[in-house]
Amino acid sequence: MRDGATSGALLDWYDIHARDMPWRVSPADRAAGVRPDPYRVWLSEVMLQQTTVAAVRDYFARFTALWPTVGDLAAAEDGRVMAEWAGLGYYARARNLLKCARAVVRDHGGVFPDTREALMSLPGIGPYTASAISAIAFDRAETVVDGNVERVMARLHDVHTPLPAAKPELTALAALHTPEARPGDYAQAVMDLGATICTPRSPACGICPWRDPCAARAEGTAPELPKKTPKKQKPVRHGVVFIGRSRDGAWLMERRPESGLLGGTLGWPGTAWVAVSEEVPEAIPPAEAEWRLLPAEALHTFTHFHLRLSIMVAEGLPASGGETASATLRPGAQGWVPRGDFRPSDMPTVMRKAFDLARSAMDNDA
DNA sequence: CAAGCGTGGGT
DNA sequence: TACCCAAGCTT
Repeated sequence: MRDGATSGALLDWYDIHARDMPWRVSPADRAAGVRPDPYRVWLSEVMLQQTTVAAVRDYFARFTALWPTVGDLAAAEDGRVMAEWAGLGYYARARNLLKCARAVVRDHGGVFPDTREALMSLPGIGPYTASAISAIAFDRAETVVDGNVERVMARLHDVHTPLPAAKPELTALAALHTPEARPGDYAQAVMDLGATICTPRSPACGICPWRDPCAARAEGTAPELPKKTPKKQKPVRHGVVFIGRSRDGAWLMERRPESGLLGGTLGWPGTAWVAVSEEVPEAIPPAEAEWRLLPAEALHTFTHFHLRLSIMVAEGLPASGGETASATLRPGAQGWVPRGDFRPSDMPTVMRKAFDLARSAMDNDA
């Protein structure tokens, strides 16, 4: 069953109000037959997973400049891709991005498959992203369900079941509205609606193209939907990192193991991170030196815990074993990264915070 | 299948 | 300040 009236009203709104994004083909261009590049659609959708449009823009521009095609990306060095992703978060996305690019080259001749099922089998592409690529890049009538769509459907149909339990019901409702005509524009239109009109707080119901059919607006319940099950509070963990510099200005760094928190990213050697109620593990320095403890800690919040990171610094160390380009550092390995190759922006934010504090302390010595 | 997995911006 | 939230996927 399809609902042409509601989708039509939304598409009319989208023709006028579609937001301009670097990876998007405007409704007018799309009507003229222009199709988006599946590579750019895929890259943008992966970057946009749990991430705001504002945060993605610059990363998308850098990635497409460095690697214009999926073949270019597939041929890139792992460490280069991890460095470019640094700061965007959820680093499994970057690891899966490379796996996916290489699978597209190896198994699909460098051409993205155009069905939801085939897309779903690729690393890092789940139900949402498979539908989004299929609809947006290939104009297939797949139903796209992200956080925006869940919120819009919960309000349009006044669903009070809390998420995530309500997800199947909201997905079914979303499918009823998905049109056969212009499914790609429609998918982007619902998400634009959720991002600009049907917002989590203070929805602008007065100017909504769906104000008439919206059940929650009629009931006055829109601002309180969707209901969500309460989340647990975050515990605090504590750890120590060592930031060491050689006589030649090289930095002693490590690449974290492939799996787990910050997997595959560049950072500083240190202890495990444990609950404050536990004993911080013996801080065994990664090199012989006179390490001194900084008076300030790096504070950072991850998805499921707060971190307080103590920082030890030392300078003038001998770079025993020679220097190593950061991008070639293997997961689990440590090495001296030469001064000219070191960029703080290659590290995840928590490690950059620790470095900023260390640099201030070192500069103060000079 | 509940939990693990980042970060920056808004209120 | 301390939440809440964002175009989710994997295990």
